[in-house]
Amino acid sequence: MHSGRDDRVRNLCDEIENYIKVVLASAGGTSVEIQRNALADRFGCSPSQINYVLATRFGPDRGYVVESRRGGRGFIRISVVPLDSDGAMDELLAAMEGQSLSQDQAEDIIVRLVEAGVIKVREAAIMRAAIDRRTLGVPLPARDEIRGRMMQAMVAACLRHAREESIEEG
Amino acid sequence: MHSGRDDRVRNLCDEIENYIKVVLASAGGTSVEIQRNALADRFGCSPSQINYVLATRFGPDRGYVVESRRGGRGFIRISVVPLDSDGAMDELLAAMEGQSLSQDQAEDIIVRLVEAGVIKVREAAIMRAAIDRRTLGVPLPARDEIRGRMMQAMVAACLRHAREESIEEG
DNA sequence: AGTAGAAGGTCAAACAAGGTCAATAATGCA
DNA sequence: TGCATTATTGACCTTGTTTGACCTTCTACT
Repeated sequence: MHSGRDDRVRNLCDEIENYIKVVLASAGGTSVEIQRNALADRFGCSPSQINYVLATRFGPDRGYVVESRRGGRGFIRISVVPLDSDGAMDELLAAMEGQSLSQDQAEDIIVRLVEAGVIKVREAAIMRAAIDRRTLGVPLPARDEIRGRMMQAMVAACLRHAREESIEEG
Repeated sequence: MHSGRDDRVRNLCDEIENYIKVVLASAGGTSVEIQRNALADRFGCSPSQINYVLATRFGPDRGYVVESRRGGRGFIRISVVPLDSDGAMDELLAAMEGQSLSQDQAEDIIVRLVEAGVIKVREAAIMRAAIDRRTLGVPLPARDEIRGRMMQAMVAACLRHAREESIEEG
């Protein structure tokens, strides 16, 4: 359910998200600064709409960090956090520790893992199949708890396996 | 005003199913997006009727994937997936249908899949992590039931994906 | 230093979808 | 005809989006 490369924009939210990502990409890909009011103006919406987009599309779970400064010459800086170092993965694992996960949250993680090249598309498909609510078929909140443990276990297995492979190769 | 045609439909359900398939076909055949309320409106039925049609006529078993998004400008996307027809695997899938699986039984299946070259070692590791009794953390017999559905879903995902890859490569 | 104005932040309400479930109706079949 | 399956509906639920009123923090200027 994540934005495929669909050039047709569905709503304001997506439009703004898209715009920010384009700006981000054309600015070298690691970080941009925007003005909240200017952006709101450009899209003819209320400024708080920008906050909504940032909160729902550029959260840490999606691999972004958002910083800001108020007052004159204020700004909002959006940076991308690469997930390719071992450190970041360990962090992710630690963050998942004991956490319940909704299907959407798990999907976010899977997408990030694929984008970071940590897992392959087919592996992602396996994970998705495994954590799907219909597959689990257990009522909430137990379902999200199980899913949390599954994601943790599967990602850990991936890491272990990646390391074993590199040892074998090394 | 009644169509003198042969393709007279029995009921609403079939009518809607038909309509969606026509739209699908005229949209290039792989994917369409509909609005639940708009469709319900067009057929003068309750919105949940649309869900019923989707559930009974456009399930994965019939080769469709249905995704959706709520909220403003929400939508329902219906996509066609080419269904694979690999004899042995289909047999395995059919055999797993609705079956509870102990961890040992699942392990046997995973080993066979690796030996048969259907899945890679790393993929096997992911599956093992997912279906481990400690990961699931649910008492029997629910645990084995969940595991059964997981194996079924994961293997099916593998098959679907194998097929997609070969199309891309071909 | 004090302060005005320029940012950005928060939150809850209104609104806009789609989802679920169980009761009921209709249909098909032995 | 009576039972089992399949359709249909409506009441209620969950999720996602958009806006506006009000709050906080910062810079620049006097």
